[in-house]
Amino acid sequence: MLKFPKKVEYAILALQLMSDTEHGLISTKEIALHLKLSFEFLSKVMQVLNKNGIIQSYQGIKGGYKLSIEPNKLKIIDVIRAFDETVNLVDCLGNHSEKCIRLENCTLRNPIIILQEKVEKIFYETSIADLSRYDQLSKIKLEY
Amino acid sequence: MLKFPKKVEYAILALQLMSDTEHGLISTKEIALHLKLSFEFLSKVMQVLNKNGIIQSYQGIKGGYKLSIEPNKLKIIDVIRAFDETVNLVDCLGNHSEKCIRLENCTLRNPIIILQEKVEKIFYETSIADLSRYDQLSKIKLEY
DNA sequence: ACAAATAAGATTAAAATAGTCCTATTTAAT
DNA sequence: ATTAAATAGGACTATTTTAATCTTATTTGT
Repeated sequence: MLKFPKKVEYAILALQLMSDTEHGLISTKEIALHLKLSFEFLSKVMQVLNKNGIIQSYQGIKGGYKLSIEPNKLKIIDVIRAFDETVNLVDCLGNHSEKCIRLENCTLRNPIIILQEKVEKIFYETSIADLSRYDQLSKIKLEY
Repeated sequence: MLKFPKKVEYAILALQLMSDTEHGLISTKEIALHLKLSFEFLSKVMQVLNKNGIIQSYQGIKGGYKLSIEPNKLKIIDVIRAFDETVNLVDCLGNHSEKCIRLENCTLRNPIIILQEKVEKIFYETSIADLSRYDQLSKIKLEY
């Protein structure tokens, strides 16, 4: 339940990798190979990230992508929004939702808005760099 | 994105209604009618809630359901768990998930666990009674 | 016996998600 | 100029998940 779409998951994985690759460009092929992801699907993901200013593309034979935002400044919520996704615990709060049949005397809508905002806050406060930090922390712990 | 399954949404709605109906039993039909939900589908939902000790069923012609937990003590996370659902932002953390191909050197898994726990905390801290309180608050605001 | 309720298995329908295929365009190197 | 390797993007297909329905059985107060 409450699963990220794969496109968001792949995007985060790719961005993590790119944030480690400081020097120069990295191609979709390289990323797909390294992360064992479908090249085709990842291509689409990269295009969306590019269109939304999260990464920058360079075409042609020596082309590839690089981050256009510092990993510390790049928040999970930005990635989510790049895909036009939003946290919508219930339908009536969705992006293109038609009117709910019990809208007028709905006891759920307003409370859910409050919950949603709390969830969004988590994604607003967490950056790609934070994720890598969390990862390193958990791995240090395992060594002891 | 991150939508509650309908069964969880319907469950919360029904539980809110039941928490207002202090006196005695309420039947699935009554709830479905009042909330404009499919009777069939809601029936299933009620059965699950009953099986998991959240409501208590009384069979027979004067039968129905009543809450078996005080609305203040009944948390959103309990409802979620009644349906065997869990917050799983990515597949590899799912209930019955097979092993991920990049498990060993995955940079995402551990960080996501931390995020998930933060999300779960919200559902752990919010009760059915809280929801009604949020609702009333938002409606008072509108009047001014 | 009857009516109105819950219980539950099986099936179907619909929607969302994930993945693939194909073609076009760009650009560095030769 | 040609080629090779990269991104760009439209169209389509497959898969999975979610939602809903259908059917039958059981319970119980009148």
